[in-house]
Amino acid sequence: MKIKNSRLDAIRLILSTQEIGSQEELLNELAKEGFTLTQATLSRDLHQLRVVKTVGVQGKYRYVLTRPHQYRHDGSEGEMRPIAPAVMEVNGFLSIKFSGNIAVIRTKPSYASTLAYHIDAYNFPEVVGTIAGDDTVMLVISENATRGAVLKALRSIIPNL
Amino acid sequence: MKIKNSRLDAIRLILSTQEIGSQEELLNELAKEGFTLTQATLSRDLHQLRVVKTVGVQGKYRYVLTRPHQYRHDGSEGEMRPIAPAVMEVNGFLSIKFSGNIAVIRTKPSYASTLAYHIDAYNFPEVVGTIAGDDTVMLVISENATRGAVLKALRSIIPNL
DNA sequence: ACGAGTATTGCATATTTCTTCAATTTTTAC
DNA sequence: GTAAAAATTGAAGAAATATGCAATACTCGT
Repeated sequence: MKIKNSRLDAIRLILSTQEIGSQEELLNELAKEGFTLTQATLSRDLHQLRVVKTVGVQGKYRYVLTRPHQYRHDGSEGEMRPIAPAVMEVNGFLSIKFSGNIAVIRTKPSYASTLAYHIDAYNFPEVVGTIAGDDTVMLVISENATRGAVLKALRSIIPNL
Repeated sequence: MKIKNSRLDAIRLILSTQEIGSQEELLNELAKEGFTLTQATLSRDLHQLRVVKTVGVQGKYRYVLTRPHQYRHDGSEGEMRPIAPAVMEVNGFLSIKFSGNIAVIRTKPSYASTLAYHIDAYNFPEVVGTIAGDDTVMLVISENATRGAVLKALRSIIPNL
């Protein structure tokens, strides 16, 4: 199903870049992109993508992507990369600081999970894992990686870094 | 409000130990604990706790806590912790990796907060604290603890480790 | 190309969740 | 202690989301 897959991609993209608070709202955005579907189908799409409705800082609801299933993560055996994410720039980035083997990335409110999603999806060997709050991503650096290497990796998805 | 706070604690505990798929189900569990409230109030409680409804591995819906509780965790005195949950095995564990003084634990989707909750509840001296995302727990190791000690401690609640 | 099996979808509706409003209850400031 | 302000709650209904079913579209093997 070509249409469905590109629609799911469109959903991911929209949720990564906009604050969507209801399925109807998302439906409108999808319509702008040329996708015609009903709320029923969208509900099923979101279920399949494991999208969740969270509560933002000001109490607003927002749909956000959860993470892709992580098959592996440290270059050891049995490679099996998750879906190659579309090359895209992640916005919402504010700053990055290091402490020990941890990088703390600040984002605009509610953008953290989106950024973490993209970092995870790329499966950088420099990154052991990430955790996202609302506006902060904590990233654990691999023991054999330098901060410079981490920055270099992140630059491929964060434009203004 | 004493009642409300203990009710929120009860909600946290229930969501950390059971797979709850709807507010009505949670309402029943709360009733067993002696809390009488309506679904309307529960909806507001969940909003306040920023609980989210996720999609579990088999496609089941499940309410999960978004952030681990900020009960304190450094062994010092005088702070109330949640009731230590009955000794139980936590499932959903996938892998654990270390980097510096951090352990990154991967879980099945949506199991991270549950696992973090239990780790917190046990108050292991080897663990300074945890934060949890959807499928990842980051655990900060005490300065005087070894990785082996952490593993040993975790083995008491994670069966297949 | 054909048919069986599978997947996708819309419609209509069921189910679930959220919110408004008014009525308490609790807290705060004197 | 008392009055005003704030918080909590339930009832009811609005809003949002999920799903059974039937129709249609696609896939795969032959």
